[in-house]
Amino acid sequence: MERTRCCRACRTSWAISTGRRNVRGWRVSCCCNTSTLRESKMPARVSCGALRATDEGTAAQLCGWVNRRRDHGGLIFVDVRDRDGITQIVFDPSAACFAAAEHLRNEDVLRVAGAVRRRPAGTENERLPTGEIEVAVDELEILNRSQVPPFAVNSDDPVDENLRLEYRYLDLRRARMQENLRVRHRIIKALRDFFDERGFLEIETPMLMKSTPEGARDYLVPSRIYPGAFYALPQSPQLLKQILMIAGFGRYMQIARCMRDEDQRADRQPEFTQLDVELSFCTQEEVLETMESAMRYVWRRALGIEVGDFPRLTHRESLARYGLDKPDLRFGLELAEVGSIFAETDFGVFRAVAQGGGAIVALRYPGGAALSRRDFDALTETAKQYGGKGMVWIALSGGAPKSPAAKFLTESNVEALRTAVAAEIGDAILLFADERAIAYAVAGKMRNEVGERCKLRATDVFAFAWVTDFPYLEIDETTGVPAPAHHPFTSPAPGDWELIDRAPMEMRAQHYDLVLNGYELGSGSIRIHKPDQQRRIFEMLGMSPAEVEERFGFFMRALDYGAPPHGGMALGIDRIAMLACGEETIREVIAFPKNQVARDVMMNAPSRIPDQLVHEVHLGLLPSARAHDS
RNA sequence: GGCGCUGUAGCUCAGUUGGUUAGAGCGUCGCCCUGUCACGGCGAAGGUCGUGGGUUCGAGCCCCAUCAGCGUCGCCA
Repeated sequence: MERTRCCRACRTSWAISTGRRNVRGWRVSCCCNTSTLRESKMPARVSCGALRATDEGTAAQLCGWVNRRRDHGGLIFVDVRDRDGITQIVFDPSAACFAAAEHLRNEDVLRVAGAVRRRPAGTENERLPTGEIEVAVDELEILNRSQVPPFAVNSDDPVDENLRLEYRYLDLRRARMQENLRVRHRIIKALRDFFDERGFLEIETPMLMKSTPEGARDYLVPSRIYPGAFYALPQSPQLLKQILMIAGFGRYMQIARCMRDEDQRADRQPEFTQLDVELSFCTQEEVLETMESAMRYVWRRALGIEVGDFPRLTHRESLARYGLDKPDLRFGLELAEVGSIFAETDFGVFRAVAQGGGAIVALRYPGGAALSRRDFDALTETAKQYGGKGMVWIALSGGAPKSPAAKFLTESNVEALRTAVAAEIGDAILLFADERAIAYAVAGKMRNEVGERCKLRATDVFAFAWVTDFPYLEIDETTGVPAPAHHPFTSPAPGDWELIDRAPMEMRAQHYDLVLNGYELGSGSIRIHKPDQQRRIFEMLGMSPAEVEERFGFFMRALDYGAPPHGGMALGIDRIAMLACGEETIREVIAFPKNQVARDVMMNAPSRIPDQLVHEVHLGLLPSARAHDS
């Protein structure tokens, strides 16, 4: 019982205060000298979600916020809210505190005591768990007044997000955020329980790390005692968890905070939370089984949902069927390559693409024949935004198909297309012609768009999937140089080492992604544990031995001292919680997120600091930074 | 950084082809009300229409610039 562990007036911990205690060992007062809560007189405090008809006739004390007041002049109802629910309290004109109750306003904080009684027949509120009863107040203490809040706390009506973030303490009082953070708590609790049961150790890794610039941009921390030198905040504990395996811990997990100084997206934050897992002496299969079991456990324990199969797709297969490496498997609508149908047509654009090594990818739009020309134009714009050159549509209504390309399409062309994507009368077929990779990527994103429009993406359906057999290297789009598709500690697939000289682009990685509803929850890999192989990979990536030593010397030495085979995975907790809560952004499942432009609008961070503090860490601001002053 | 959209009352929004005093719902304030639960009734306050410039007899509306926000792409090994 919380009551037995802290001073009820000031909430200090029982262990550190020296207050007087009554015969039952409860604190009556402590060093705060507050005596508003008179232990002897007051009935037991109950939560605002606790009382039921069976409590009729008992005396109760409630503490909470004014959710809403209904003043009938001669009778005042107040809904008192705390974290557990809402209870209606009633002020009768005969009560001594009636006058005070007339001045209660939303978000005032109060403590009341009174008798629990059944509501008169016919006035019960079925929408409230406590709706059968009410508390007839005979003692009211206003613990604090509230200003009029800038938005309604007692509803989840939409409010400008920056306003919500500025007054986050009010926003967090709202039902939606209370529930979301509870779900998040249960998810994290379930994860810790699961991995604990399986013998994993949660080990913390440092926040002040070494910068190893190559992926995302680091957040840097200057040092007062080392002029010109910087720590970096972790982008992930990748190397440290590998070193923990080398250190012999065998099974590690951590709920780890990670920081990346990159531009924001709906499902991204400058700092985010990761479930980090690593195992020694494991196969890829063991990692997949472990993580899959963890997800099943979390969904069962935190959400009460039994999730279905985790289909496995190779990277190649995922691209071919869904256009993306993170397919949304809540719906079908698989893509089809239809280039051969257009190889001999008079439609010049398509024929050129088909004969020039590009791809023409078809997507079914269920019911799409009902769309207007204008709708298709809008869809085409969307496709362009996704990087496509354009989109050709064919509407399969009853008679002749409608399409901007109708005059180039023979009946057998249309029939072949229809069969390829299993379209029916009433559907539309969308076609994307481009360089192979682009055509599939655009079609894949449009597939999600169509799924959204056709309401095939229910937020209470959870379709997990594994994507495996990623290519080891990919061509960097900006430089044109092969680069690791993931991180350079990933092990190539068994047997693919021999390709490293002959055909490096053919190498596959022992890398796997866990996907849920079209979101990448996270990725993992079997790592390289042989130092010579690790050096070989760095060499292939064009890093000189000196460069390897400077960046990863500590890690290479660790590999030299008997590194066990190991592998693992990291999952985005924020995304998991977001999807579990049916939210659109991870900001809805983070108590104090940064906004879209990485600012904390409640604290107003980041902020300028006095020059003296800048100088203390041996830094000065460039003129361009000073120009930002306003 | 590119593109698109949006800035009107505390909140969420409407505002016609450029035309008199800029509106609604919720909230706030006051009065009334003994069974409400989005209580109800009557009344009131509250707006540099993001900012600056321009066109016009006249601008919330049109034009230019700028700031802010949102979305999206780039980026995120």
